[in-house]
Amino acid sequence: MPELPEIETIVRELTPALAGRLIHDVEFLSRLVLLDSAQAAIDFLRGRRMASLIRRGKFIVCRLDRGFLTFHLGMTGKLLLASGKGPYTRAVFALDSGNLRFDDIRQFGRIEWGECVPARVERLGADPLSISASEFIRQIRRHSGHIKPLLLNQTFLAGLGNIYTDEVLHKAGIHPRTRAMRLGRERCVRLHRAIVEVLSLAIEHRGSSISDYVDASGRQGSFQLLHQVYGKPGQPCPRCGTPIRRIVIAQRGTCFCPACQKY
DNA sequence: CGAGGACCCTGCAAGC
DNA sequence: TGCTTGCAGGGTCCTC
Repeated sequence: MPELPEIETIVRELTPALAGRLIHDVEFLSRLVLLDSAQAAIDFLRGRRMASLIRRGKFIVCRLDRGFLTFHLGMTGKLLLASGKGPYTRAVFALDSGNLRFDDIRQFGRIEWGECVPARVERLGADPLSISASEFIRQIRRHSGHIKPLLLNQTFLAGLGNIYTDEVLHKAGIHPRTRAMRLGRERCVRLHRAIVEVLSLAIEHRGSSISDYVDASGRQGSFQLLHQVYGKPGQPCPRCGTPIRRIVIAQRGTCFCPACQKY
């Protein structure tokens, strides 16, 4: 499931390969990958040049010579610098040099295009690696709900998904069902630091390859080897040895240590 | 307006 | 062995 570190890895790798490339042609192999008609997308994209690539939360935004092309990988999406087609290829971009392929098994991924950046990208909250500790604390205290769903809320903070939220809360020693408002200043600071540390380390390891994540060259990340709680129910907590528990919060499987993560 | 639940999608694992 | 069921979870949308 690509989250911020995986998307960052992909963007860093795609940038030198795609900057300046001309889109000769586009083919869409699934209607689900687009929000509207394929023909309109093809007419818009054909002949445009890719200028630059940035990550916004879990979105990949490509600035064109005019307009924008935006990718969201959903759960199983992949952007590959590869030619040919696989059984789950949903779109192929033929460039003046090479191909860009969008593969997606479960089809939660989307490709958007237009003169402007999509509205749902504009609505995203702050980037977890850029927000200051003081601003983070100010924002946290405005919410009465549980901390885990808040961290997953992309209009609050853009980029954390289920894996990194569990890892971050474990590192900060915070129970996922703690009420955001009830976190004291010191624990908010610890949470902010845990977010920066976990995400930075994950980026260094080129992301986590859970299920089938690979980068734009088809290579796996290695951060899954450093996971402390995610996907490890029943195993001993690396910090205190207590068995990791799994509960469901906001429809998401949640792994945490019942001993060292406190309310 | 914020919080929480249903839903979309498909491969895979578990259970009968 | 072979079928059915449920789970995984990104995001959106709806209701309370």
